[in-house]
Amino acid sequence: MTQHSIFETLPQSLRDDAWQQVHRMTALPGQSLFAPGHACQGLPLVLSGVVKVQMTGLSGGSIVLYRMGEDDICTLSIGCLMTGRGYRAEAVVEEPASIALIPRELFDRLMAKSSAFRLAIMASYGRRLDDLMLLVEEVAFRRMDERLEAWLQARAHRPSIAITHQELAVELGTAREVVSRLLKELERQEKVRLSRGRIELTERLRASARRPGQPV
Amino acid sequence: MTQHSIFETLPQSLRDDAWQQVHRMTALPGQSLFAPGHACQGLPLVLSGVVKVQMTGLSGGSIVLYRMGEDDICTLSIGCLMTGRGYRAEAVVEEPASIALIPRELFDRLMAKSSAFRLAIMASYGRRLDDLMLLVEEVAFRRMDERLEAWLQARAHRPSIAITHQELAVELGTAREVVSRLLKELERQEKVRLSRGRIELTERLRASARRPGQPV
DNA sequence: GGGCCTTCAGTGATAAAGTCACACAGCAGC
DNA sequence: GCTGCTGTGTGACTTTATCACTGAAGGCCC
Repeated sequence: MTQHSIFETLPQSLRDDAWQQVHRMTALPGQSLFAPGHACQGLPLVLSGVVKVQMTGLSGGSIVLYRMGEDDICTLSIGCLMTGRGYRAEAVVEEPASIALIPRELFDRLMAKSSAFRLAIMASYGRRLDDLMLLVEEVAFRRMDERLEAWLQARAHRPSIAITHQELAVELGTAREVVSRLLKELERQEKVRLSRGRIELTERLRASARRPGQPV
Repeated sequence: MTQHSIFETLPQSLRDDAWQQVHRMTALPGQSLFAPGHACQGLPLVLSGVVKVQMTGLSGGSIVLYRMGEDDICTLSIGCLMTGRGYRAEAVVEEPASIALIPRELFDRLMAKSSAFRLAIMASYGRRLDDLMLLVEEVAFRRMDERLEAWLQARAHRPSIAITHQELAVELGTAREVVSRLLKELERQEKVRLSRGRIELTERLRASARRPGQPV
């Protein structure tokens, strides 16, 4: 098993030390890393795979906030660890992930001793902030049909996607019925084909991604 | 002039050193600390006052993302400084502010040498993340009339607020007409009194804050 | 004061999106 | 086959966004 890039930036002594103290684990799709209310154990650092973070509002609606990938540290956990408050959001593994749990003392030590580690942490924070800002803008100002189509196009390299309308509604932060209607419209435009729990993406969808702003 | 709390946590030697290298400035309401596209000079640390951060989307709409107060470091600037990319958002002073501009080298040094400083930075990041997550939830799921009323109630300790409907629309990330209509409705309910550029808050508005969910 | 101009606010019409209620389809288990 | 659960489709209605205007308030100049 190879050591990971963020650890590779550490000087030898620190690296071996760190590598001994982290608790490594693997997680499969669907597994939850933490859920609202949980207390934080250690700082999860994603070594590989994809983990999505979503929250459920007071109102009952849920929305996916961002995804963590390679070299992302769970910035939410840092907050939880420091304030002692529980999580607001939930983290669910999406693609089989390998994760290092960093104990608090080790995190402190790495922050103090390695500027590269600090940089990586700040970079991860920066990405989260960017993600959330873009999300706010998208939710506040962009039309749902555009957002849905963009979401599908971002996954258009695959022939089809296994997802229910309800799950897709959580991705976009809207209601299931809205997704159903918009998908139906996309099907009329022959951009997708629908079946239970699955969406097939057609060439026409991929085409309209390449020339945005073009009428269909 | 008193030194500020975040600096007071530093050991004497670091503190004097740091205090010499920061560039201190004061800014008045309306003044812009940075705007989209600007390159970042140093890291603004708010010593006192209030600075609001808002962004304008591709779509043309604007929305207030969060506010910085005492001891908040501009987390956006950290990102800009590291990536070299320009700002996405704009920072506007709201209440007369005193600000320390921390040069990059000093920031690095403080992060390396003071765990208290690190903690303060992480705390600031944590607040931003929390703010943005709550905002996403609010924008995605809460009704505009509730949000408007909540915004007004958060300022209900004052007898009136000097703000135009357009500015209030940016606060909430909606259109001016929507704000006008909702305010008119609140006026019918005698929760506010409207005049050009000013909103008077009545006792009834304050009252409905104390017993939420109560019919009016 | 009276006119002129700029900025703010109000409003109707229409389209998009969210909400509620319910029918029905696909599939697994028996 | 029947039963039950989950996922999907749809109508009716409310709320919000968008577009296109009109009119009102206040500052400024003469």
